[in-house]
Amino acid sequence: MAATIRDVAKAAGVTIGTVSRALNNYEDVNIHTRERIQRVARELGYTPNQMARSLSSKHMKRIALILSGFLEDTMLNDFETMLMKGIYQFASEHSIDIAMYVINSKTQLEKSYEQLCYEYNIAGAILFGLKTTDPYCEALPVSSRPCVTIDTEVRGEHISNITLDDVAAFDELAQYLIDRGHRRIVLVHGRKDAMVSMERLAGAYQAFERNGLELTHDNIIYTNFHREEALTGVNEYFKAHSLDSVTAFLCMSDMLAIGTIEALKAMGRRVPEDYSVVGYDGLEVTNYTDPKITTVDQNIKQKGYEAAHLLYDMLNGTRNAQKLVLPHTLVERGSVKSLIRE
Amino acid sequence: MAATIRDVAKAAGVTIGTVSRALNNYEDVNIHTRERIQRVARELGYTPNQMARSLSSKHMKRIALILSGFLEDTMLNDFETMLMKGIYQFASEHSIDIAMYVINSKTQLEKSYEQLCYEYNIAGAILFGLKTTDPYCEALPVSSRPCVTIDTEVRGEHISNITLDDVAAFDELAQYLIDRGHRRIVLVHGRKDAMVSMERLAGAYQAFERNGLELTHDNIIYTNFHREEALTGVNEYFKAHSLDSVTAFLCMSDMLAIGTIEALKAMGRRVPEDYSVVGYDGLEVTNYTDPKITTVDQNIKQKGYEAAHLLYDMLNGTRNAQKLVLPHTLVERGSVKSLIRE
DNA sequence: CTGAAAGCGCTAACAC
DNA sequence: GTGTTAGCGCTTTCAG
Repeated sequence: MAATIRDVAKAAGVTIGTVSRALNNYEDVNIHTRERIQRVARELGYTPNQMARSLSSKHMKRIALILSGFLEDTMLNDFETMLMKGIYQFASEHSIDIAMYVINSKTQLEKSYEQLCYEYNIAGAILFGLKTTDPYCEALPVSSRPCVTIDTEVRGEHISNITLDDVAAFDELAQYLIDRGHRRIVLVHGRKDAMVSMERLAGAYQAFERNGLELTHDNIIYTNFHREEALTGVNEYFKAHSLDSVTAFLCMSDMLAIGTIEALKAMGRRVPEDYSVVGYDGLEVTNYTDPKITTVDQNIKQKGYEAAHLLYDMLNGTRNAQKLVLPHTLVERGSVKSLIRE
Repeated sequence: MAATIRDVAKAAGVTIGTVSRALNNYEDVNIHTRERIQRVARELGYTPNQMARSLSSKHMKRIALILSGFLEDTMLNDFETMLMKGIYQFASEHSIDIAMYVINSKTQLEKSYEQLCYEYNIAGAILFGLKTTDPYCEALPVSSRPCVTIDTEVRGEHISNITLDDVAAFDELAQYLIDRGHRRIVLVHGRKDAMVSMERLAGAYQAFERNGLELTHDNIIYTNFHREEALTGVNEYFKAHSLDSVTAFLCMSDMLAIGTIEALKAMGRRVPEDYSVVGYDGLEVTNYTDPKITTVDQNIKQKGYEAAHLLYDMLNGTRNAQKLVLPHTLVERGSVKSLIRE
């Protein structure tokens, strides 16, 4: 049986109160006593029981990572993992631990946000995967606990949002194609009701308009972000359009780019020689495809890191709730051909 | 503030002891009292505080997923995610929650396994990513807490291991190539001190020997499982060997297969027309490469699911510690060409 | 069947 | 500075 605070107290010849204060670096402990206690604690291999700690203390509560839809979507494995790596990177650097909870739209109905937090003594949470229609989106602003949402915009006094400037990033991506002489561009669209889709669409519109190009239903392939849909979508598209009606595919995600390339190859066309394709997300997998895909890197790991950082600061009162827009990076790889003579 | 057991007790006109018993489905509670308590609890939106619970109870302790090296390796994102999905799938189906802890070889030195478990009231753990040289490998057999290790063999009374029959699987993979007429095969080897490498090597030996083929340093490319090493390794290989000294590359992992294919393509060779390549792991990414890679699917998600299942049963006393060998699946895709005339 | 009461291991007031 | 003590919210004897 591991040592308790009582064991340490006995061995150090003090009471548990003193041990607690010494180990928590309270000022009002004699320097010698403190050192003795710390030595004894080390010798006994004592580490405070975190359950007891967060039970008794008011402000030693925990940080949670709440993942919604983790079990549902089978596509973006990279995404959550990179996010976690960023978060746990921060946690590891600051010796804090982060409790992870997997929920979905259904369980949100069964257990309220407040209940969840209460149940696990959660002081603040990082939330990812929240749909704008999810119950927790309404619960967050009402709660007094600070939180950080990633890629979901929720407003509230104690709520921070970490996002990308999706509009600007997608605009940039479209402009990248246009700059390389592409004027017949097909947009491979993601889930219509997703906010990210809306924003990326807006970015595309912006870029198209600025360059005198048109974006109509005729040059949009609609999907729900699934690779297979891009695949069939491209095939459908070419049933209705000639081969030279398009020179580039502007995809709202990397998986869609992968599906698009797959379809083009299956048709016997080459990328980027015959058609250019760009993705969006910066998934690691875009490095392993052929060709490697030009994409917008969302710096997902950094997103996680910053989310943890921000929440940490909010809980410590050193930073206010804020909307943090992280930089994106256009990563040039091999999936785009310039149509402009050098 | 959320409701406590006291609120429920007051509202139901009983004492907290009775509430506790009722809500935990003890037999010795009057059916009417029980129902009243349950109704009141529901009305109040009461959920027991898990911290308090695991503090006070002797057997309501928690299940942990302990991931070692999560922050270190940047390559196998898929792996941990699929594993987690399997584990959380089981957890979700059985309404248990699983605490995740990220450690590494260094932190194992700082905090013993027992300490970790004590600190977080962990009754049993699933451990993944453990190196055979890691401190926790020695701590596990000494501990009285049941645990399940994944892909690391540790013996002990309360220890279950979940593995693949790596030897047989790799043998099968090698035989697959041989069956298709390949006799000049280069093995792309993983980290020498990893147990999985040893086993896969043994599998390759078996198959080679059975078929009168030789496996020597001359036809092995050594790596540490990094994609780039396969890439340079293949280039090195062809500096010392002729182009037709080999027809197939037998890789110990999918990432190595990806690196191998990349190198071959860079040389202007085609896969599978000029060279066949097989991988191992069954990562999702092998579906998105060109060609799609023939590989051995480890059914990682299932591994996670079974690990959680097994630990759950061990904790409930319904299953003993055991060595569970999960089935693997050879997934035929497009990276192998048969040299045998139909 | 239910109530009363003793803890689980810790923090935080409040004495001294 | 340090000891004492009252909880945190719950489970679990032990009476009755």
